[in-house]
Amino acid sequence: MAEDEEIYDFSTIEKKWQEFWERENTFRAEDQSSKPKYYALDMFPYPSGAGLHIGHPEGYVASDILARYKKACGFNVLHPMGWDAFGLPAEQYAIKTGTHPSVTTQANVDNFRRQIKSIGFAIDWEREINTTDPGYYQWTQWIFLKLFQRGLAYVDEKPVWWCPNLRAVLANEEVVDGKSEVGNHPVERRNLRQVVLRITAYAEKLLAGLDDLDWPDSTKRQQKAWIGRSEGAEVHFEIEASGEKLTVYTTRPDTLFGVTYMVVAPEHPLLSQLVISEKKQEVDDYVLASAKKSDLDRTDLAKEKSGVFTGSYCINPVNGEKVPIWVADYVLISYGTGAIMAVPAHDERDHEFAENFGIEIRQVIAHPDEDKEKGTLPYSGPGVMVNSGKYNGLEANICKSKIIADLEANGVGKGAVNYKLRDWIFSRQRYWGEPIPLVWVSAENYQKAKVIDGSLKDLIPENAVTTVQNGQILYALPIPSSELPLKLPEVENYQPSGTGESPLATISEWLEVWFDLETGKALSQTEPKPNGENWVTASRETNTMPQWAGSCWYHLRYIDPKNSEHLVAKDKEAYWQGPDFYIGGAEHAVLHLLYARFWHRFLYDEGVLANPEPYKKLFHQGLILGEDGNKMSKSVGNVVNPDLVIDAYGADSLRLFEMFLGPLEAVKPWSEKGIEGVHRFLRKVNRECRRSNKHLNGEETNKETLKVLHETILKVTDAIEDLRFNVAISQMMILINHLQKVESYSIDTAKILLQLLAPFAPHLAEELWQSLGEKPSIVNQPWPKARIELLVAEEITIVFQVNGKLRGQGQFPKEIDKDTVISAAKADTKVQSFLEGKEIVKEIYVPGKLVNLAVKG
RNA sequence: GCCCGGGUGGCGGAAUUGGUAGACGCGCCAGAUUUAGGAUCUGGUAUCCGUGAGGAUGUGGGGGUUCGAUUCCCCCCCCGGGCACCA
Repeated sequence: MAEDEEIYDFSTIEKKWQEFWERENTFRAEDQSSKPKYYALDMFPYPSGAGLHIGHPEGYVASDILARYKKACGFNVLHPMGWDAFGLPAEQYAIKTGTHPSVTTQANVDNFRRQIKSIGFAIDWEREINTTDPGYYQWTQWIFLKLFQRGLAYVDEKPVWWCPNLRAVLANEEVVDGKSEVGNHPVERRNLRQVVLRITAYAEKLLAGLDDLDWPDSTKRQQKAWIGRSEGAEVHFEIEASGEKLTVYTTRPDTLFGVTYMVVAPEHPLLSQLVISEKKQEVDDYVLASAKKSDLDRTDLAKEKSGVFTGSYCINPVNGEKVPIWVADYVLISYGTGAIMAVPAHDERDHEFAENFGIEIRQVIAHPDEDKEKGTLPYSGPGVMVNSGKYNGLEANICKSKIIADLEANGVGKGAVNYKLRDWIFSRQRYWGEPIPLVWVSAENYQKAKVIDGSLKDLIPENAVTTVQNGQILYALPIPSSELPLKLPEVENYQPSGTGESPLATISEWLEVWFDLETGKALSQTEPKPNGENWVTASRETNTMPQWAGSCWYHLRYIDPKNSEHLVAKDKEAYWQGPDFYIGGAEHAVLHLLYARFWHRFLYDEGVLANPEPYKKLFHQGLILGEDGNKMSKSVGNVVNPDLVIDAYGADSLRLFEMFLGPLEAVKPWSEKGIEGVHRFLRKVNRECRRSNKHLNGEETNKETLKVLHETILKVTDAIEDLRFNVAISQMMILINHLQKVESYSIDTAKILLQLLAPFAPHLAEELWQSLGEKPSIVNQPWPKARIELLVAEEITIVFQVNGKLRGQGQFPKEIDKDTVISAAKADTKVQSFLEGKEIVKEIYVPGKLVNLAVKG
């Protein structure tokens, strides 16, 4: 036997077929096709300097298997790849070395592309996108302009992390335990001017849209919790001294009679007028102290509740009682109205506070269990109302709506809905991000812009977006889409400006412009002012967009990546719609997936898109841990480099093993020995397919082989559909083990095995397919169909149980009747030994499976 | 604290409209082949008792439903994830 033929030379094979696919454009997705479409999408990577991590391919392989399988099933498949390439690391590297982030990014992208290509994915590389490409981010900016036009973007002072030592704004993830990640310096909260997107306007739609999505339940639940819808009422309490209204939000209007004090947040606008002069010093000290507290301190539940009485009272609208008003930092200014009515008997937090300060605790909901009534406060469950005037005796839950109606009738409140969701801080004080296409002008010029006919006029939102700078109110004007992309200027220094502004603020020739109120054209003020009265002075917005921006809509750009006229052409969008499958890490359960839904829904509402939801079916692959069971990390030294794995075992082995590790969604450790196992399997396939002396022409004749083969077709097909790739692989192993044992088998059998294997180990499958005399590419062959009728054996095994325990078994023809089987079971010598001296009380027969004799005595 | 997900051999994991627990792979043991190693092949491998045939136990722990439970119900323990004063 020619030993050489059996060698599995994966390096040569993989190179050969990767070149073939590229040359033949095997995986080009057709925009005009009569075939049904299938769009498999991976969360695109941030191309880091560290290169591809072993965790990246896990999801990519999964989507690739689906893509190749669907292609075999006759679909026109789109499986694209691109780069989420704006972001901090490239900028930090630039600060350190002076290398322009675009240079770093390009090098990283090249490396990522090389690595991803080496794994042999069925990717249409003609559709590659890059969020830092002006041809791409021009559309990111275009979407922003739409949001701005519709009043969904505004500017506000918002607290951010500020590091005085670094003189820089830090992102949440750059702050570890109240210190800067770089240099370990103390950080503080500081208010900075931010561009904010009004995602809260979409809270209801984002919540309702979840119902129709085929997403992991846990992810839907997380989004639901994040949006945090609650129903209740706003109630107005009249302030005794001034007659003004203090409005609170409550989900428990049924406990209004149990209110014994009120609390306003330290930042509440009415606080200063509530404080009586004797209390002023104490309250001022308290407000100052809580302002200094970090978020962490303020949300520490273990902390004792603190607060100060303001000296003022208000009137409970349901019973006219005088209620003291306190200030306490356990009430948040950012939720509801920033003020609460406190019901210590039925709210844990209020109860704790009331006990601290000796405030009355008045029960108004009876505990349903009479005996437990004492000592079980606070009680927040359902019950009958007590101490509540005319509502006494009513079921509290049912009474809520009645009370709300009464409040409304009396003009002292109304039903209200609240969300935990906050507006989205959309600006970063950074260089390496999409410039925000706005300029700032004076009030006078703004008024002019609103009346001048031109491309600008219609893009201006109904309500002006303003900011205060050096005591002057400035107005935001959009840079119209005709002037996009607004490119990042070159900068000499990537250091933050030191004032908390972006490095862009330091480039005055970019910052200060002549701006044409008619056309939206801008020209640096280093140039002479153009003629025409519509040219005014303006300064550019210096903030850039967050990394989320580019990833909010990239799934659309793959459909039409080179379109310079539109974000995506209507006909292409109509054909491709959106991804049929989207895979990525669960860490994006909320932010990316919520932001992307927001933008997509907005574009749908604007008539740009035909569908409201971007990702119909979503899946999260699980984490791959190091061999030691810990998270892979450089410092632990347990990182597996995919390049080295491919060198040693080949891309096919890597692909196969990532899928064989365990369930796709599970967290599972890597294993060097394990990859040897699947590599061995591929070698077996290679060897069997090259043993021509075992191959027979014509159809498979061995019944046993035929049965295993069709069982394998069935199981592999079902397993792929269910994303249970580990099961599919083990079934193929069963088949090859069988083929190895039989003397000979039909060459067709080998070919079918290769077709089943092709989505998992495409290079080897192509090579062997060709060596068996077929024409490439195997990906264009129709998927094999299982013949179910072959799976039913003529003889079936039926097991005998006594009291549910296995005691024997027998072979029967498949059309056997119950009585025959039961008598056979009773006649079995082993079964008999367990029946001896006992009485059979029940005989159970599960057709074709088992007999169970229940005995007594 | 609250809300999820999970706990099956030495290891990764199969098996659920309730019906032979441990497929497949790894590791390990024995054997074949080989000058040797590697590679490959064959057989074995949950635990305990037993020379053996065989028996008992066994899917985190306890209880329940059932002829029969990894699967359904109740309580508890452990691990992982998310949220965290949201009124």
